[in-house]
Amino acid sequence: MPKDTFFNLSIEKRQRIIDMAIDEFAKYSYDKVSISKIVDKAEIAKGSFYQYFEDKKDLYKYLLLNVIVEKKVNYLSHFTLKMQEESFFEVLKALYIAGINFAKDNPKLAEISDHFTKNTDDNLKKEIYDGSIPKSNALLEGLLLKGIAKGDLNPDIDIKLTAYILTSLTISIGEYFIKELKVEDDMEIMTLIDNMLLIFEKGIKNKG
Amino acid sequence: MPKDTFFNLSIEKRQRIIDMAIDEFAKYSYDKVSISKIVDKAEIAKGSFYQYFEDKKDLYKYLLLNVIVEKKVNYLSHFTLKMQEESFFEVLKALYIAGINFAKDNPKLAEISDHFTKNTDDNLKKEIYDGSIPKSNALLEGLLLKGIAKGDLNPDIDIKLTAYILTSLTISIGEYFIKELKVEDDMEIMTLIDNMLLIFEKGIKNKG
Amino acid sequence: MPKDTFFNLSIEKRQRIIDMAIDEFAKYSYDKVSISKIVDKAEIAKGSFYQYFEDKKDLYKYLLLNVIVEKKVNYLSHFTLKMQEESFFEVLKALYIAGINFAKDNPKLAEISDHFTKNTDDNLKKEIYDGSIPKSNALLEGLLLKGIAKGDLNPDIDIKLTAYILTSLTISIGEYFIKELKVEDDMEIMTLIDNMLLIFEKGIKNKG
Amino acid sequence: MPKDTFFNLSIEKRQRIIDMAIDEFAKYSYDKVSISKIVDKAEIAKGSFYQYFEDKKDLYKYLLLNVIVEKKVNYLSHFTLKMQEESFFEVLKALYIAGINFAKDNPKLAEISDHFTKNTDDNLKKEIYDGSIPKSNALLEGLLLKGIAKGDLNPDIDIKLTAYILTSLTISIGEYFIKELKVEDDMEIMTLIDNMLLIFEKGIKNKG
DNA sequence: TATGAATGAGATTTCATTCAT
DNA sequence: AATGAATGAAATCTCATTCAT
Repeated sequence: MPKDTFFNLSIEKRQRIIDMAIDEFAKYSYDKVSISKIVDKAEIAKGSFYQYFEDKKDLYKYLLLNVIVEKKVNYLSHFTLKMQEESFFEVLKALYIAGINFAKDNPKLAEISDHFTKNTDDNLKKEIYDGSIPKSNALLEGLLLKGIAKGDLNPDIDIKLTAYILTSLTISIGEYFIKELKVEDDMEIMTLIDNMLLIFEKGIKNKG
Repeated sequence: MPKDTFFNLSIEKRQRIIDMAIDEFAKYSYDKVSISKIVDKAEIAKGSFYQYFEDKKDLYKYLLLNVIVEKKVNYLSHFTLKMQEESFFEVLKALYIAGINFAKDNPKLAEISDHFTKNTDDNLKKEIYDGSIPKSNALLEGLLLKGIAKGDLNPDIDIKLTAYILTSLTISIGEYFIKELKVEDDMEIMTLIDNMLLIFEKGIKNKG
Repeated sequence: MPKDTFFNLSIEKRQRIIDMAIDEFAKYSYDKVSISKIVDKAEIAKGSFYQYFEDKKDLYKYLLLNVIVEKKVNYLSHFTLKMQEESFFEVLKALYIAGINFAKDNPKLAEISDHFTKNTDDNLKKEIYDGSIPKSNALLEGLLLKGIAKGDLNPDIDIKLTAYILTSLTISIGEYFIKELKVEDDMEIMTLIDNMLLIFEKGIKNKG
Repeated sequence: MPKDTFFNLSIEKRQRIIDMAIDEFAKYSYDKVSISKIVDKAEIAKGSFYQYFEDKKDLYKYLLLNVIVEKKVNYLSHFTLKMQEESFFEVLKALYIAGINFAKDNPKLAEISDHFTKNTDDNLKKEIYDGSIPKSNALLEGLLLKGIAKGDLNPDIDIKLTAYILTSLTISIGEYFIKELKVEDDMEIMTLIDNMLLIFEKGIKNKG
């Protein structure tokens, strides 16, 4: 967590620092991000940075666990709404839509998340997430179980594996979206997600 | 490509260098791999390294595009055999089996591939692969087209997206294999792949 | 010397600052003492510190030359009393007892003195004491001269050297006391001092 | 220990580096010594330093435990010779003479030793000496025991305390020598030591 | 008088690459 | 062809002190 000094700064300055940090962490992976570059671009003294943040990791954690999460919350409102009532595939769709809309509106933040997911330093990962990745699979496993209970899904599927596949698709669908399509049109996103989910739907839904 | 000097070395020395490089690139991501460590472990002078290779990238490229690819070829023989005659799903299965067997028999090389796939420096990626990832998708897109032509697949599927999904699954299935299962038994691997493909099969095969 | 602003503070605040400063200077040597830590622990603003003291050195000087000296005065009352009448060795003994009792009752202050004595930055030393160490020797040289005059001491001894030795012993006896003995019992301290002085007594007293 | 690369350097270069390091460590305490300054004065690249030494501590250890010790050995030859046969006071005298002559001929090295002895960071001290300071007292305690056995010394003296005193005097006599006398004349040194030892001799020798 | 954000020089350390021998 | 010493830019981080409010 940033120090109090950081939160006592003017909003403009705080935002400038965060923005420049986002710029760099979106462009480079953790190791390659340079604090010197960030302070240069944010036009603050190097010493000031260390008055605001414990160290590089502190800033990184803050971006990942606060700035990004905060932004993401809005996008997940539909998902959480649907979560209660709808069929498994509707909920899953809401989840993907949330993810993609977030990436569309906040490409840099999505890029940072992407860098983090792909980061290979497991120690750093563990220290920052401390179990949140398994949690992400737990979320999907829970959804799958509910889906089976509701009768939406074929009870014979391998839950763990299916969850793994769905998680991995979150990433690939995001990449596909970023690299192949540069869609402005929301309809296309919907179509994309529909197509992807259709494949699964047939594969894992209950025939009954 | 390594310089001629490298290929003029005795096989033993060449192998020693390659082995130590594989060790390091399997352990660390590109940035964190230390040339100093490699030359130490291979017991060659640092200057010599730069007489064999242009630079760090040169070695990395060589490992990825030559050493690894060369090893992989054997594993793909079944796949290429089946490619001619069998149904789409048989071919796909052969492709996955090849990939998993390769990872099982050459864990370090698989690790290097993994590191590369997850590497976040797009410039490096582009410079090394320079279109090979699209090519990898092109392979799958080709398979899909053939599958449609043969009547195996539903002609309405989004080919590009489906190819993307299948590629992404290569990665996730590999990870799942490495982290969740520590299978000695080939049967389990087969079951794993069967389960995964079943989901797709239902999703994309031709109902007719 | 601290600025007037410091002395205008409430006694409580002043004491809090001094106490925290003592804590830090007892724990660390001059260079390693952190003003930031002191102001944090004393709960004053960093800017305030520089309105009370010129700089770090100013605080340090104040502790050494005022706070500590002030405390020491009581302990030297016996010494000064005896100074008039008693034999050289009685006076010397009183001096050592004063020193050790001071260290026993004010371990942090003693630690600060210790750090200072051992500090290696001669410039700082000179600037702070500015002749006080020679003065400390002058005290002993005076005692020795008096002792000779009284007939207590052998007039042939090298006064300067003997004074130097006695000064150095103040330090070593203090360390020995702190590190080897953890005496609660005053008797043991007396015995320790007696033993040490006995060695000298035989060495420098007048045989006549 | 310095790395091999250091010992492979030309004698001139090696000496230049050592000399500049000695200069700095004689002037400043460990913490204040700047590697940057040393490399500047030795006219080597900063990176080179780290090819020769692990880090700052490595260089410091090398100076203390190798460079200085090596130089000191010669000075102790008389001492070790006398150690076998002579009376306690002769041996002690030889020890002091060795110490003082060393300091006279190698004032900077003596200064470094002095800085180290007075250094307050016990962790560093422990790491470097790892028990050598108690050993120094053990040496004197051994001498004292031998002296008692031979009948040179009063068996009633407190051995530990006496050893402590003698150790402390090694330091103070060195300082006295450096600061008060700037003797060229060896005779004066002898007189100085004789005077000091006389005091002790009377104090602790066997009356019988 | 009180505050605490701002400063910036300077510290140690790393490492791919070059180059003289 | 082989060697390994030399390089130096760039990295993170520290901290006493200043200064605007």
